[in-house]
Amino acid sequence: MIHVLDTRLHHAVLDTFEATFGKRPADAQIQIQTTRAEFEGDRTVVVFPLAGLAGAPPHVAAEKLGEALVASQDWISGHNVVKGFLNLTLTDASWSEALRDAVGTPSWGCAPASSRPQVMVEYSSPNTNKPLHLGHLRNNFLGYSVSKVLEAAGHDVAKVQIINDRGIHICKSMVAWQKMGNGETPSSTGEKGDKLVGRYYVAFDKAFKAEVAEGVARGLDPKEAEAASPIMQAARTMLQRWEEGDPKVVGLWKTMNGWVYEGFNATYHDMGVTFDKLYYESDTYLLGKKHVEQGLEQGVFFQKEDGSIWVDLTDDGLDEKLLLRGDGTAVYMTQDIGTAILRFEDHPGLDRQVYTVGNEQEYHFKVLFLILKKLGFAQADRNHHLSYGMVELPEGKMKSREGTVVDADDLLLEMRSTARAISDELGKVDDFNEEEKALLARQVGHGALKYFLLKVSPPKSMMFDPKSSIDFFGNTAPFIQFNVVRCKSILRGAEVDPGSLTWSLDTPLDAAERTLAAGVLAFPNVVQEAAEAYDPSVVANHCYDLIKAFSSFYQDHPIAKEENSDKRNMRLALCAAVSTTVSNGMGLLGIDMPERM
RNA sequence: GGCCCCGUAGUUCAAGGGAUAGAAUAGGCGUUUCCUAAACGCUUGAUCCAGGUUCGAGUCCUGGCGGGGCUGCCA
Repeated sequence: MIHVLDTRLHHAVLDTFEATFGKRPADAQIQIQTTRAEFEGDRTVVVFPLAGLAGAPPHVAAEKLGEALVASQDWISGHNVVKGFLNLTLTDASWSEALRDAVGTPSWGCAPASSRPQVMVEYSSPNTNKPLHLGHLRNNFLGYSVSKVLEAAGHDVAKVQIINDRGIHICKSMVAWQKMGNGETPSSTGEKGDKLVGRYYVAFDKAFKAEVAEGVARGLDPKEAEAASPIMQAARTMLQRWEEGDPKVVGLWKTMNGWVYEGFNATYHDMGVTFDKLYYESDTYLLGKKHVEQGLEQGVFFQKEDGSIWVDLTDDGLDEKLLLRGDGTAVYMTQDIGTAILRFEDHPGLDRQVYTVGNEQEYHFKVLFLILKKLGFAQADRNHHLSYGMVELPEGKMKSREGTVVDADDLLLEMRSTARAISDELGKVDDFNEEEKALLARQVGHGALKYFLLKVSPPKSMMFDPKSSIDFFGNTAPFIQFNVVRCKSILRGAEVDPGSLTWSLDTPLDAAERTLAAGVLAFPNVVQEAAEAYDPSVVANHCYDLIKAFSSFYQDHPIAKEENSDKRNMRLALCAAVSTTVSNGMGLLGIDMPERM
């Protein structure tokens, strides 16, 4: 854990080392860390890497360096050496000063807006045939949170989504609806549009499988049977008609897409995620086609006898990849090429793009980025695939056929209902009106879910156990929210304005107080680190550690009983700083903090 | 087969190449009883295996083993 005082310490070590040993270490050789609780001191300099340069054994060099630091820096009050570790104690005043600065900064941890280049973050981008499920929740929360983290790190962020509104998959549900729909609409059935269309996609799949099975029974091999399936042929024909602009097909397409996105938007609203701009695949696939055709002319790609266009990536250790079908229609990759290029054209100042997409598509993005490079696209290496692992259930992977898919709407509802039930049972907010109670249930229930999905580092696949994830104790958002509420309540009770608290800078801070201060002071670095790694879990775990430290601190440091006003004010400032830091951190995860609960 | 990701307490997750691998939860023992979405103290318990690099490896390298993913004219 690095914090703001470390920058100062870093330079002091560099200069003092040079003055003492006559050589200047490289920045990377200076390692500073939090002193372990069992040793005396606040910050520890790891001297092993410096021993060679000092020409002395680590413990000797550490001792000399420690003496020199204490002598030359009035804010370092003491030192001790254990093996090659130099433990330093900082003065009370240095802690108090840093704490005072933190308390006076409501946006603590957030860098000035737009102090760094613009970044585009894509997330969500679901398949329109399937209602959103648990996996999409991880995607949306992750993408949204990474956007917030990048913003806090000073970047100008554009949150975008690609709407997959064309392609064979759309035609499948359209065909099924035409054949079996009897004119059903979301308003006639009362069903959410995405759920209705999803149902017809399933119906298509069922009919298709039945036709294939029938074909196989007639003696065809499976591939032939698939190609011969009438319903699949109908879907292909429809895709061609769509690309030709057939008004009837386009009309149906607009209607059904409208249903889906009405449904999705309701879920996005419920999740609390937003987008700054939407890109439509139907707008970008033609641009993609153009670039593929240009690539073919330039000899970057090649064409097979059936007219299909491919890229050969065998020299890069990958395969041949299809870019355009034999019948001239576009595939997923075609539109992704167009979309990537369009986005950089749209945003002249754009430094890079981040794609939040599951790790099952790592190959796809590797190929995409390589193709962009081969096309000579200037920003080809300014793309990042933010890959994340699957969410698994105790029974294994979610499988729609086995009915083990956890629906996003259902889960969100269940989370708020559970939070509401607990809240009602406790009766602590009986004075809330219905609207306030519903808001609290949402903040707590949805917060629990967001935190659960974001506290795990993205590359890892994670286990979602519906029973234990509803748990509101331990490393959970409700625990954090609750303790921040306590902080706020303490400050309310003390009737002070945190920003105007003053105390003598020499007021001593004990070990527990220094730990809390260090957690607060480290927060800006934590945000930077999270931004560089595209990893909100860094923020989540830091917030938990800090609030937990506060929780046990308050257990035996009840502020109200403190008589000395310097000490009391310092502790109130600490309380305010913790509250602000953790609230800001949770905000970066898209989690709201209630005032009371 | 090839390529990618992951292997840490019973379980779910931590640990910028640094000291005795941390939490939570479950279990065990004890205290307390609504101050706060009950509390506190103590306790049991883990780096998949084998080499290598390093003053120092859960972390980096090589090889195994195990789990997952990708390798579609699906997205």
